[in-house]
Amino acid sequence: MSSKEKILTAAIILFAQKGYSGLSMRQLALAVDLSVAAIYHHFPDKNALYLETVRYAFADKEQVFDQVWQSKGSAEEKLSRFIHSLLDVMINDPNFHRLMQREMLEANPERMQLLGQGVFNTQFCLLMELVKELAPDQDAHLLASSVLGLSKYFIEYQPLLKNFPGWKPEHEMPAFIATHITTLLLNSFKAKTA
Amino acid sequence: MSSKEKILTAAIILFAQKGYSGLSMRQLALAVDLSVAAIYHHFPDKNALYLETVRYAFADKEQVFDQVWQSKGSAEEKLSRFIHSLLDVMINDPNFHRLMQREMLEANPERMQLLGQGVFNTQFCLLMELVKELAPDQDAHLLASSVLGLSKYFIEYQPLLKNFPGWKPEHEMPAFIATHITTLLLNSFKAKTA
DNA sequence: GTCTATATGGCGATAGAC
DNA sequence: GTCTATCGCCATATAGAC
Repeated sequence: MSSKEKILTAAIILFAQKGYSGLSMRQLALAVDLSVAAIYHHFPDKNALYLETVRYAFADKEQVFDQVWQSKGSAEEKLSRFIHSLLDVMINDPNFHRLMQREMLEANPERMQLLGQGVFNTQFCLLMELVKELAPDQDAHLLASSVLGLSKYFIEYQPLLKNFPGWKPEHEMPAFIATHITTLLLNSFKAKTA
Repeated sequence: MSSKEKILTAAIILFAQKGYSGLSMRQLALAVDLSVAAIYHHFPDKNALYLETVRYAFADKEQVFDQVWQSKGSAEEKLSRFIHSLLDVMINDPNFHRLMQREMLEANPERMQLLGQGVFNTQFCLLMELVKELAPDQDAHLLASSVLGLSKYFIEYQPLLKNFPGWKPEHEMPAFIATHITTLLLNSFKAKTA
């Protein structure tokens, strides 16, 4: 692993934890056991380093869901598997998820375009195809967004939801959440087409 | 308006925009036309100022939805009105919304407890009561969370969702989103009880 | 309560040796 | 490609006058 890769790998974690202004070049240098000057050899400035870090973090997420789309089964089963995979990624790669949250907070238009038209485009389209199969007469964009929204929310708001009355331990189990979301959506589709 | 209130009011906006480490005491002082030392007269340190800012921002949100709960109408109508109000608050008070996002990113357990058991408790309970009416045999906590999750996501991810194929201008109209969410949920309830 | 002045240290970034 | 040393600036926070 090259120094540059080592820097980027550490930067994903640290930017995710502390944010752009919360992480200093000195702290990053310490974490990768290099001098600050060495980092500046690989990246022109802090902002360029951040951008490359985000790109690096999002690069390998394209093909995570390939097994879902290639799998055999009904559309209902595929939706269930997609939601499961989505929750899995968010739980098992919290740094990626936090970087994503920070990107949405900043909502820089150029970077949104990069993410929307580049990184996540294929996945969103495949998801739209899937919901079109399940609910042909509804707005696919809205429904695909709803799938993502429900999944993201249950992960992101777990720390808060825990503190509301009615919370149960199973509410933080991915499989349980996935089942709830899938059932909610499939029931909705059923009613609409009936 | 006292100096302290002026500081807190400005701090809500600036912390929401720039985050904790992104806002310096100098910048805040400049914004309220006071010296840095004057701010330190009112708050022991930056962290205490931040905490008080969050509390101040969340203080008056308790009774925003009172008109919804006091209104006459069926449970279906109330759900629709609640979702409308929720979207309205998030769109019309973006600073509050961004502060909330930042709080969820940090997810400090103590502050989550404060928010969950204090500020938002009543609203969440009332929402649970409402969904219990609509779907008595389902998990009210999960359903209430789903209402909040769908609403939050469509606001928060608008900058990204715009860049996916299939997006239409009406997808960022609160009334349109509210209708979609309400229909989705009510359809789901219908299917389940059928 | 607010000011000016200042202490102390961390920040991003660079120079120049190896 | 990495280092040590350093520049100039801005950060949080305080002292003490008014």
